[in-house]
Amino acid sequence: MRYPDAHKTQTRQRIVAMAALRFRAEGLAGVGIANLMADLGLTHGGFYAHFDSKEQLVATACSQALQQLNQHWRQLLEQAAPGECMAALASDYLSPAHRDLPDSGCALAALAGELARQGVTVRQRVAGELEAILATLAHARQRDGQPDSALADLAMMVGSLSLARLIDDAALSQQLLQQARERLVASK
Amino acid sequence: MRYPDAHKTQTRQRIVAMAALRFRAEGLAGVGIANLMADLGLTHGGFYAHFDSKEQLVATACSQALQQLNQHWRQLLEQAAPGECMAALASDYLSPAHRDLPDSGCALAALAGELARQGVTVRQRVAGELEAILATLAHARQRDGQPDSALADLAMMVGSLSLARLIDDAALSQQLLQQARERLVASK
DNA sequence: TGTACATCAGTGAACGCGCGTTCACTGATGTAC
DNA sequence: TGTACATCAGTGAACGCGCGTTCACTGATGTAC
Repeated sequence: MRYPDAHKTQTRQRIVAMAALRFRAEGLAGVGIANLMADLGLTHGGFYAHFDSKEQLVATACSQALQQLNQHWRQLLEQAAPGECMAALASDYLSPAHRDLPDSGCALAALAGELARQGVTVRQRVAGELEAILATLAHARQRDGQPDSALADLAMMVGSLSLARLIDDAALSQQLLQQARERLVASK
Repeated sequence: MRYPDAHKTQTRQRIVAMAALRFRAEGLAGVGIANLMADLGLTHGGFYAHFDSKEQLVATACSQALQQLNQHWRQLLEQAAPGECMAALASDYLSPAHRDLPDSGCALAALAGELARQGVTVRQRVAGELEAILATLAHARQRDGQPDSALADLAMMVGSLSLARLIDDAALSQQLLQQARERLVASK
């Protein structure tokens, strides 16, 4: 069955979007190609018309997820008053909603450990998006009139969200998010 | 072949120790039972005389790794001068050596994402050790004459080490570790 | 306009492989007599 | 002291299953004549 011209591009994008969701929710090893394609109403054989390997999909899906995080942050910063940029990012990122919905959230918080164990292909694609994200954090501090501390800011955000997801105790998890927000705003 | 009385306990401990190393280096999904037992010169069938399931091993190995981290921190604190406790923990934890040797390092930095996706059995065992670790961090701040900020301190440490391992650029990774150490010592 | 053909996204059987788990068995040693 | 037996940590074949990947094939549509 032949399809309209845009069809293949569309299917590829559907694969990437579904993979980006499921990788974050279930881990890179937790999502199989056949199972993923079945989610889209397709069969596994067709996957290799879109990607050379699962590794290529991991690279594409993760970098797209990180790119979307960056775009989301840029939008938040446009609406935030100077002096309150980091506070705006922190309260969005370190929210219970973000903690409870890993599949649409930050890929670093969900996958940092696994990504560090991936091959160069994946790590290089991630590194590119990481750079952009760090630039956005630097921009936020700048608009707040504070010195650049993008690396430490990102580490604080990612570490807090990861641990908040690991901690079952609701009160303790909540306390962690709040402490982390306060420290991010206090640090400069 | 019958073995001396202490033999089984010893073998069990060898399994746990090897698992703790390899889980941190390769991820929970990256280590198979047969492969793990072969590393110890044993065959896979014998595993189930020691553990009911892989999940039980994950719980035991991860909680032991975290317990050892806590003990290591307690020792560091005994030798650290009051006022320099957090600095001592930070410069040990956020060192290039710790970054480059995940298998003997902090299980949270290596596995937080995967652990958050485990069943209750694993998460409860981890939670117990987490509590002890947080108490140690609180103790450190107390000895430094500063308010308790264990949750944010741990999040900063774990997030920084995870990202430092993900970042290939040696200079940037180094810079992250340094920024994080500074922020940990500056925050109170 | 009508017909023959080329295209190619998607199909589904098949590949070898490693996974977690089970279980009947082995055989060196400790113990009972 | 010597012999018969019980113990049980570890063995290795077997189970069903899902993995990533390959490939000959299908068949609806676009294109050429």
